[in-house]
Amino acid sequence: MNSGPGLRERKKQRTRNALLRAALELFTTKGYEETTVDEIAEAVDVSQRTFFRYFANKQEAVFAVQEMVEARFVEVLRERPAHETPLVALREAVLGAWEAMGQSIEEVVPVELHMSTYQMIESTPSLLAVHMRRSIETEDEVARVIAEREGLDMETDPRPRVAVAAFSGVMRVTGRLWGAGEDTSLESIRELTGQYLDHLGPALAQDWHTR
Amino acid sequence: MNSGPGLRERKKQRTRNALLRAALELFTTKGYEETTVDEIAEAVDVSQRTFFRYFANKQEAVFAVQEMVEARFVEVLRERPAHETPLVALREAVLGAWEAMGQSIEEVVPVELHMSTYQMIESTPSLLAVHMRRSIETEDEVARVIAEREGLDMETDPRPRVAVAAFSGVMRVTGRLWGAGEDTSLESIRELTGQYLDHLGPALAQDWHTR
DNA sequence: TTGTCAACTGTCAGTCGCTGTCACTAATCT
DNA sequence: AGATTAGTGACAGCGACTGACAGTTGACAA
Repeated sequence: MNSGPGLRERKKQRTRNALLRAALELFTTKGYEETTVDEIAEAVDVSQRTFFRYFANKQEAVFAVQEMVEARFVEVLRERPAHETPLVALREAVLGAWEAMGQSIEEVVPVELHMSTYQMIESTPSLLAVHMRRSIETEDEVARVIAEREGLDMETDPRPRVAVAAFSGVMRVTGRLWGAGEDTSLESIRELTGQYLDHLGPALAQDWHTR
Repeated sequence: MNSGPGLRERKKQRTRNALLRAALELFTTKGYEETTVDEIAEAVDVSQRTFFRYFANKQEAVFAVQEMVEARFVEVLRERPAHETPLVALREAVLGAWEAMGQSIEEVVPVELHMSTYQMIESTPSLLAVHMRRSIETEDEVARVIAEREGLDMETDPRPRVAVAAFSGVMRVTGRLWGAGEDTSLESIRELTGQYLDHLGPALAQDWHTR
């Protein structure tokens, strides 16, 4: 008889969002390593223990939003028309995911804050490390989607993995260069991505089924 | 009048090697997270503080040998004949570096232990993360070497970075698959690498200067 | 040989990330 | 309303890591 989630659920969501936002705010202003979990908890006025009930560790807070974006990317990729070559589909999916991000993320955290977070990740060694690991975990899933699209068996045919690995490599380079640059706009990273992928395209875009 | 390094230097080297070996031995047998720095120090009979004077952190001990291999890889790459295409040079350099490894590593740590370490890295999330980060740091240096070989300016021409990124992506996939497999031999990883790179080869091997 | 200096080390105290436990409160179910 | 269960705070404890200080020991000159 109740519309939507109950009071308890809403309260939980509010606490989580408050923690997330406070964490990102602190991380991006005074630095990740320099921010203690105690400070985050204090900013939201909960105990340190509560923070760890919402996030398994300090890092998890950093990547909570990225998580959403990645999930969205895979989702968009699955929806790409079957006639597109793997690389084209991948390319359009990334650009599409960033497009959609603007709308869906804002509810949790300002996009501006998310972009700052991304740059912080790129410039914080320990976070960059986790970012990389997360990437390869996604990579496997993406390779599976590609293999499916092309009707190939991923276990016997290395091409899906190889192509996705190459694609991901390029994605990381662009992310890194963007993070090191000045222009923090969403537009600039989309442009850079497109440009870099275009260089890989001619090399990998030929149809796998004609040879 | 004295041949070689002094007593102090030798003693230092011995302590470091002992720590390194004890650490890897413990890591690979009882697991990385399950091994405390205290245990490592105790195994070598020094204080915990001394361990941290040789290694900035627990992870650094894990990657000490990898560091040598990577340095060797870059070295071999620089020596590859100029007429080879970038991808061929990269390919031969990896295989060559592993070849040379057998000889140069044994002085510090048994090769067998090093291979186990590699597999442990692949199966330990926090270590895999660091491994990834280290990879991209090497990537930049490798891209520089490639750009130099081809007489290109890395700042204006994205191709060196893109090619190296794609190459590195494939390298990581092979390393991951090898780590997950059964065959722990040096030979098996070399074979897997060659095989996987062959799939990227046809796509990226064309000479950059003819078009 | 001896004394001085600098490098290397051990000890101790302390911070921070993270986990387990337990008791208490408040939302949900019956 | 009473029982159940989720969410929380307080506290204790572990392990990685750091800073400060003092003791020891090679290196090197007098």
